[in-house]
Formats: sequence, structure tokens, C-alpha cells
Amino acid sequence: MKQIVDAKTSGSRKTYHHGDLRKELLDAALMEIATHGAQGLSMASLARRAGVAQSASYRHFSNREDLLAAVATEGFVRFTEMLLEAASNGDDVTALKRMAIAYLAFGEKNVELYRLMFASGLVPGAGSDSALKRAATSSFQPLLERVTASNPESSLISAHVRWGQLHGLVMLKADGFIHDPTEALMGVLSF
Amino acid sequence: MKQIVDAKTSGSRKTYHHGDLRKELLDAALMEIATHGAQGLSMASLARRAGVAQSASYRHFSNREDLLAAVATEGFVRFTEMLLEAASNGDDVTALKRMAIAYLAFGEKNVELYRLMFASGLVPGAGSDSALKRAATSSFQPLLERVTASNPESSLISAHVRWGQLHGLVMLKADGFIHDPTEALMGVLSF
DNA sequence: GCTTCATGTGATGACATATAACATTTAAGT
DNA sequence: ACTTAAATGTTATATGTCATCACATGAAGC
Repeated sequence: MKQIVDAKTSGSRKTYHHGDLRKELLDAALMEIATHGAQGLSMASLARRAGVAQSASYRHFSNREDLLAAVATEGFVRFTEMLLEAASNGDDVTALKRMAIAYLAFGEKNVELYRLMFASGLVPGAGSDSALKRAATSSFQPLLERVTASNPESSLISAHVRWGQLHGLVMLKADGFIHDPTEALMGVLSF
Repeated sequence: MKQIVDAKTSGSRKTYHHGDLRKELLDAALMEIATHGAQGLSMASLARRAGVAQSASYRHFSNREDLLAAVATEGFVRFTEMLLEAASNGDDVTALKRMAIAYLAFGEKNVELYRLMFASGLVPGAGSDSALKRAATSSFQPLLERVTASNPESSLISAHVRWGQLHGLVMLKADGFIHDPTEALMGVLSF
């Protein structure tokens, strides 16, 4: 049985190897981003927080952007779960409404994570097939499906319209331009 | 008459004082942001480009964020001009449509600048009264006025809805999630 | 047991932000 | 004109980051 001591409380590990540094770095990054945003996040501070040398982080993430992409991927996974949960029952129209409300709620509860997921230019170009891109695409599927069900023609465009609406409200709220996106949403839920 | 030599071409100034370093830094920043985005922009590179010592920049901008805020302010000024131009004639409804199209066009032509303006958390909290905040507020006025004219009740909410829609489409396009925001816009212009 | 591979360390180079002390003009007051 | 203050630019420096290197350590398979 390994003796893994929490680096955060002990200050120095007992074992040379960490246990699961990758996960700990990711968790630390998620927390740091939730409280302070991705902008000021540094590899160095994460490593300090995990109680390892700075260079250790680069065994698990090739660079800072790679780590942020991993965090964003996790964000999209959680986002998708939440959307699916919201759309899990009810007819298509009510499912769409619930998803919309859940969408805004996720955005408000996870402002900085959401910002990282979307506004960082992390999602790579059309050709690539990164985990991040796949996770992002998955997030769009529940919305697209429900829209398609209730509006078979021009479903993609309709889904883009709705997605744009929600994304816009979340971002405007995130950056302090509006204060009650849900109120605004109520004005469009009759779409 | 001063002999101001273009630092970019000459490599070394003839005069100890620069002429208008603040403006040159701002212009350089606007160009750099247009091509490479705000993320990688450095005070040092701007100073190099202007042919002055790195520390000179700090005579004109208290820090990097301050410079970015100035750039964003200029962005909002131009944005407002463009919106006003688009709404300059025609009845309220057509003016709104033209503004919407112009909005998307600005976003597509000035992706990185637009991203800086909105997605950087630069606009400060409700209490403050920075130039940036005033510029940002001005940009919203033309839209709000036209919406109010054609929809006096709940005009603020309606304006937020519309703004959110446009902002969302611009950002989704900017980050590669959708490819033809104008096509999507056509689906909503019947609002 | 021995080797091999993954993972962590320490040192380092290139670069950025920001500040401080000092230099040079310009401008203002008398 | 002369003096002085204010603005603006320079050099040097402290601190911090990203990223890479050679090297150390330990875990897993043979």
C-alpha cells in the first residue's frame, strides 16, 4: 500500500512519485480557474500547489495550452451531462426550454470555466480531431436533436440560432454587460 | 519644426523624445491584435516596434491591462460609429436589420479586437466610470433606441435578447463553432 | 534480479512585467 | 534669459513565467 501524503497539507511528499499528478493538476486547475479565471493560471503555481517541481507538470501536459485544453474538455463533458439531464424527459418543446434554462445556469455557475471552454480559441481547426473538439461537438448534439425533432427543416440553422442566443446571453452576463440573462431568456422562450 | 524620424524605418530616433509615443503604441497594438490577437501581445514587443525602451511604455499606460483597455475603448468607438452609420436611415425595422448585419460584419472583420472588447473581463464593475465602460455603453445605445422605437414595452429586455443573439453568433463564429453567422441571422431577422 | 520506462528534480535560457534611479527635453514662471 | 518643474525616455534590475535539458528515482515486466 502506497503512502501518499496530501502534498497540500504536508508540504512534502513521502514518496518520490506522486500517485496521480495529472489528476491533481487538473483538479487544481479547475479550482483555480473557478475562482480566479484561466488568465492568471500558471503552470508554476499549479505545481507548487501539488507540491512538485515546476517541470513535473510537463510530464503530463506538453504545455500550458495543452493543460487548458484538458480542463476545457472536462468542462464540456460536465456541460453535456447537465444538458442531457435537463432534456431527459418531457416533450421536445419543454425539453428545449429546460435545456435553455440549464444552459444559462451552467454558464452562471461556471463563468470562468465556460469562458475557457468557448472563448479561448482552443477548439482547433476543422481538420483536427482532438478530445476537446469531440467533447465540444457532443455538447451541441442534445440541442441539435431536440431542435431537429420539433423543426425538421433547417434544423441546423435553427439550432445555431438558439445556441447563439444562449451563448450570447451567458457571455454578456459573464462580462458584466447584462445582469439577468434568464429574464431575457423568458422573452425568447416562445420561439 | 521637429525632426521626427519614423522609428520603424530608421531604427533609431533623432530626437530624444518620440513625438507621440502613446498613439504609436496604440496603433501598433491595434495592428498586432488584428493579426495575432491580444493574448500574445507584449508591452516589450510594442516598445521594440516603436523603437523605444520597454520601460517607456509605462509612461503612457500604467500596465498591460491598461493598454488593452485603451485598445478596447478605441474598438468600441469604431464599433459605435459603424452601428450608427448602419442605422442612419430607413424606418426602425429596416434600421435594426441593417444594424444586425453590420454588427456581424464588424465581428467578422475584427475578430480579435471584438474578442478583446467583450471577452476579456476588462469592462469593470458597476460602480466605476472608466472610458472603456462609457464607450461600451455608447455602443449599446443605437440598438436600444431602435428597439425601443419599435417595441416600447420591455424594450430593455428585447434589446438584451437581440444583443445576446448577435454577440453569441459573432463569438461562436470567432471561435470556430459555426461558420456562417449571417445565414443564422437570416433565420431570426423576422423577430 | 535486471532492465526499461514513466515520472519527478534541479538547473537553465529566453522572455515578460513592472519598478527605480537617472538623463534629457520641453514648458512655465518670473 | 534664467531657473525650475514636469513630462518623457533610458539603463539596470528584481521577480516571475514557460519550456527544455540532463539526471535521479522508483515501478513494472521479464
